[in-house]
Amino acid sequence: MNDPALTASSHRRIRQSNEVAALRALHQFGRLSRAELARKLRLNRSSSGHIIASLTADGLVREAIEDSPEQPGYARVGRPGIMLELVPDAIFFLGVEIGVEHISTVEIDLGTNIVSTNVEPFDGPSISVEAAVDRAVNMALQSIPASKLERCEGFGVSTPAQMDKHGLVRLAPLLGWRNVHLAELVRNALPLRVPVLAENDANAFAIGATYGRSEVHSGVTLFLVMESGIGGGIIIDGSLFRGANGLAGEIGHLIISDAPGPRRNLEQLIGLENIMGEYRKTSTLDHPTFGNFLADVQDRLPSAVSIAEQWAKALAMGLVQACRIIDADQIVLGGSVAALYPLMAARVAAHIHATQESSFPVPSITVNDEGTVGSAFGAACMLHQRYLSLESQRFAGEAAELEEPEEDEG
Amino acid sequence: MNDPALTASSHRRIRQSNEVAALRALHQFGRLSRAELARKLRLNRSSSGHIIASLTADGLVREAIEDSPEQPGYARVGRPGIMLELVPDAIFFLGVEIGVEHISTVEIDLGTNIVSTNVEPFDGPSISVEAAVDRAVNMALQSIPASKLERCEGFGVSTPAQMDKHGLVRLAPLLGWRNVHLAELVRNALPLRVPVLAENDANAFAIGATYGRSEVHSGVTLFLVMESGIGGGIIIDGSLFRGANGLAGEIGHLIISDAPGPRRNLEQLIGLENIMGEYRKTSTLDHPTFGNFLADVQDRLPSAVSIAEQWAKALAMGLVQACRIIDADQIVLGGSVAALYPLMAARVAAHIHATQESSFPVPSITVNDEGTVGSAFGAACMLHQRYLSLESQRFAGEAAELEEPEEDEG
DNA sequence: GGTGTTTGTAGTTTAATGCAACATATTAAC
DNA sequence: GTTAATATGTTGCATTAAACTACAAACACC
Repeated sequence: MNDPALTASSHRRIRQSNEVAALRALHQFGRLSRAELARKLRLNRSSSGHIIASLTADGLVREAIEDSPEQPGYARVGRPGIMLELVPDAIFFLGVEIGVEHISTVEIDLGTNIVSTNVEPFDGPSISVEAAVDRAVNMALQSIPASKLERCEGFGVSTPAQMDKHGLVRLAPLLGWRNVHLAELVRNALPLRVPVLAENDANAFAIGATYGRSEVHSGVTLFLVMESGIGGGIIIDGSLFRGANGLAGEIGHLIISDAPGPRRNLEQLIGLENIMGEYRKTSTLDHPTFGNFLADVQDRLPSAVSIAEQWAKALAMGLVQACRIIDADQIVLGGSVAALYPLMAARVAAHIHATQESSFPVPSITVNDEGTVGSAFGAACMLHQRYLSLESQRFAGEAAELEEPEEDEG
Repeated sequence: MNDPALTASSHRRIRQSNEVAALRALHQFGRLSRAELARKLRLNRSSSGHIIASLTADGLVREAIEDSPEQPGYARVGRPGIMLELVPDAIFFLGVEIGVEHISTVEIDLGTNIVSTNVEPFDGPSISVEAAVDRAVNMALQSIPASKLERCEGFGVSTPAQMDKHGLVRLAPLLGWRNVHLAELVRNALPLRVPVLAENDANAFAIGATYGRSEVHSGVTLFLVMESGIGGGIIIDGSLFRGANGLAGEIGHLIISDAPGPRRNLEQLIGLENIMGEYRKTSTLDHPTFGNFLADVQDRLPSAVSIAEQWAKALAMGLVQACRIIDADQIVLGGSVAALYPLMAARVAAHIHATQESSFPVPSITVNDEGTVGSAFGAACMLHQRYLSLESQRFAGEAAELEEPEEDEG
């Protein structure tokens, strides 16, 4: 009932908030001295020292061994600071992606470095939620020695589903799930008591691709994951915009009716299925792959180029429509189909210019080539992000006493 | 260069933040006792007392005279609290809308009550920016006695233009402006040194329509202002989402190509011009008005109903497309054309259901009927909002010493 | 080697919240 | 009508964490 924005700060909260800010700064900038940290946080040098002392005592921060390659450029005058860094293996986070055809798991450390990954084929539609969760949890934990387990500080799940922010899945058409509390199931399946979050796979992908970059892009980034389906995620000023039902950015269902034929949505126009369907009609190969198609486009084979041209046009149309609503200044393409974009960038740009009114700014478009674990990595990052925030369970002692009953007055 | 999110809290900041939180709580809930406030802010009763004491000393808060109509419902036991309230006329804010055909001004007080308004016809396209600003400033100030002037704490401007968050106008096609620093011009034209903000008119309208409601809607609201042009604003969890260039929600430029004929955008399909253009073709009147059209629709005159039907279809299409991207759960229609919606609500709903896949949630649609000063009111609210925040100039003593030069390390 | 500059630390001060106790105002109960 | 119960507002004191001041240490430059 209380607005979180209204909550006041007590003394402990200040310290917590400052410790969190220090951890975030160290994560973002890599290495900082106490004095540099103090400047970034607008704190007094001595306060910075105190905060670092308590973080060091907790084992989260340490003084870096002096192997830093003597940062080039201008020489600094005065006593050099002692560089501080996060202790990467102080804690770790796990992320899993329960996909339609595979399950991926990722372990990341406090520095959001990928420690290990694991991908296994999986037949999503034929397996129950409970079994899928069991499988995913086991995969994620199998390589972790028991002694290390207690240093786990969070478990994230991503899956192609509409879900609310509490991890309650409304619908997962590709997996046949409906109204299952995924986060709850994972919590129960885990042999540990750690924070658990669940998120749509495209949203998780978007988080993973933007999280931990030293420059937080302050603007609007539209993230597109193009495989058979077209997923999308929106990042505003560095943090995920879920929308009212976690469906924000689901651009695949935009209706693009400029195309000839019956009304089709963007997914049906630029997804892998459509490309390969068209390509099979013209290819001379028995079992043409997307790689063959790319090669043909590169070789300027007219039939392939024509398919690619239709793709570029539909993509441009979709992006323009999306930008009219969210006014993105940055678009990042991911997924296997994104490999087509570099070949067609000029055509896409031409279609964008032709489609939208000239007074509108044109967003930058880039291709992101994470591996197949991007979504699982993003799920793990969500928990890293949470750990480096005031909702962190480091401060559970305070947070636990929330939710006391309270009467409202008319 | 510093992330604001990273900035640490010092002692003064705590008090500031708590005073701000107290003011916001009083604004949101109207009247609270010290003890109620303490609960809302999760503070100790005594701390709440201290904060109120200092706000009272500043003249911003007072104990309410006991004319409260004895709140009904359950009787409370124990000593009743002394109700506190904002002092409405402690300070005031001004908002102006520089429109294409009129200039509106609004004065609001600390309780966001409208104290006075003023609307004058205006021929935007034929007047220079400087002259328009002068005119607007003079209109806003004319009714304010000099003695009261120093209690002004902010001046907001709204205008149909693309502008960044600093009030730099990129383009205002309807007014013929390009690359003018509107906020700067207003600052210079004002005889006072007060915070000045400029915002797109649709965005300002959206702020005005949602600000100060006691229940902050935590979700996504899409706001449509339908006149000749179609403006739009998006409110996320109670605060405006501008997009990268302040163009978020400019849904009027969505391309709706399902409609017969050449490719047209939403504005051309559901704007006043199109409706009246079509209506004139069929109406028997010499100078038919929009009111005539509404009456004809209400009377089920086939020619008018057919126009309205096309309108409903295009509107539904636009809303569905927008919701695929921002996942709004609430849509608010404003502007004169919104009066058509109640007559066509069922048709719009039918088209929405026909257009979008059944698995997607359907947003609620409501009509907002603010007067013509909605946008100017919103501009004033922006400054009220700013005053009740940590960026407030009440704390300028601290904020002034920001922006010291700082070197980055590679 | 001296000077100047920046860093890290220790001791002291300041400010704001938390806590506990108490007077006060009202309802409920006898 | 008196007493008990309950919640409010206030007061003095304790606690906490950051700011401030001063100083020794480490390095660059002359």
